[in-house]
Amino acid sequence: MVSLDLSNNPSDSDGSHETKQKILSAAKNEFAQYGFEGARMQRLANRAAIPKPNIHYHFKTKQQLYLAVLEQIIASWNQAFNHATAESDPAEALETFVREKLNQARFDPAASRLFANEMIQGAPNLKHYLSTDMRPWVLDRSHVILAWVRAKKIRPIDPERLIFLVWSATQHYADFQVQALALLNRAEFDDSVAPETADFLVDFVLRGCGLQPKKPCG
Amino acid sequence: MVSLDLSNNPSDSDGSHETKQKILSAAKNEFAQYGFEGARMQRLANRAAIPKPNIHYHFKTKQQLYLAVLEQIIASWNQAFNHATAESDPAEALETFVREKLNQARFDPAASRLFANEMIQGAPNLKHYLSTDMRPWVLDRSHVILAWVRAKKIRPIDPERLIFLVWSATQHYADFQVQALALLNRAEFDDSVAPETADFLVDFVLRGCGLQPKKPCG
DNA sequence: CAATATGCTGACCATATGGTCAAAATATTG
DNA sequence: CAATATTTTGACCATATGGTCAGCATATTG
Repeated sequence: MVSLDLSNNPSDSDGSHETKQKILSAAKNEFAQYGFEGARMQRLANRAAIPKPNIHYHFKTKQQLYLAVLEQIIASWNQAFNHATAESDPAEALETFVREKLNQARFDPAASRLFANEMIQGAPNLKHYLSTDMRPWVLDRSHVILAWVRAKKIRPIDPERLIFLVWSATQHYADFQVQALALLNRAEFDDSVAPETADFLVDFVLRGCGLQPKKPCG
Repeated sequence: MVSLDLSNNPSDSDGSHETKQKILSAAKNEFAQYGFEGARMQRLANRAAIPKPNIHYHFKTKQQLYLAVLEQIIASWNQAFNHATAESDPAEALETFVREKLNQARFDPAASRLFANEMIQGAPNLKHYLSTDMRPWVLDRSHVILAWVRAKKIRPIDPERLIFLVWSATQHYADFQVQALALLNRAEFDDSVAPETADFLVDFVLRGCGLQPKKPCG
């Protein structure tokens, strides 16, 4: 559920904004499942339960709509792991990071899949974003991790690859949900699977960083 | 490079088989980049540098060609990690597994991406394969890992999730190559990036399994 | 309530799409 | 080499596609 009820907002009291959100939501799902080229405007209209021309009233072209969806997704990210500082407790911060990322994958898998599609295609629309926004973010977060390393709070580790590993492991549960569920022999990524996954990943990541050896060595 | 030179094979001495392989190779790339619905037969023909109707001579429909590509990919997998047994050394076996998977992602990223696309779409053509082939394989491999756990060769760990983590982490380097390279600030997934990635992942996975504590505790 | 602006839609268009087919080119065989 | 089978291809087709537009419906405003 992404659409926010802004009907109380005086500058948006009409129903137009509501329609726009319906379109964006349907578009996210359509693009997520089929990619930009595979997405069909008619199918998208059906998802939104509106006539096709109505889409073109709000968004001039397929491409423009796609960009609008991407923008909305990007805006909703960039939050997890942002609060960690050099002074934070690594175990705690990493655990939060993993759990938040996993929640994103769980509660908005379409966003995750859309992003995956864009990456698989070679990021034709997000190359700029990768270097302008995402890389600086990664660098900034890397500095925090490096600070932990220097302070001997965690073992020496490549911070970028650590971030990347968490990213891949969590995002995978959204992108490959069918596979994950088939292989785990579950029907849904529900309230029982998710926490188990989170616990497993948190544990694994902390161990990978040389943390939380609950049992003594040897 | 997937096409094998079978020109010496007496049962396939004509050029037809060669054409078929050209088509399959082009199709793999086209489907990998755009997904089934986004793939275009004309663009695919251009990739293969042959006229479009020639494709339809060898493969009746787009769907049939897609399935043929999937089949070829599936057949080429299912090899890594197959040799490990309960008696194997876990560290060695896991290392081999990680490195082989990463090599697959590196040397045939298109196969990995095509598979990713299929999964993102909900595995419309591979649901059967997931439960018939892949899940038994996972179960079998899980038994090996469980044997290691029982023998106290590795710490207690959910074997299926372990397999899944390696899978996601390695496959990610193929599917999100642009992102990975942009974030690692590299131009190519070349001979220097790959080994570093492999070393990192091997180290991380072994630690996650409670192995290879090269430094003593505390 | 008239006048105007905004939002919506059925009918339509140019083009692109997957796919066909008859004929041509090329191998294969007796 | 003639005859046959296989492979290739230019021209073509029915349909689906993204997108347009004139007109209709529904607010909003003076």
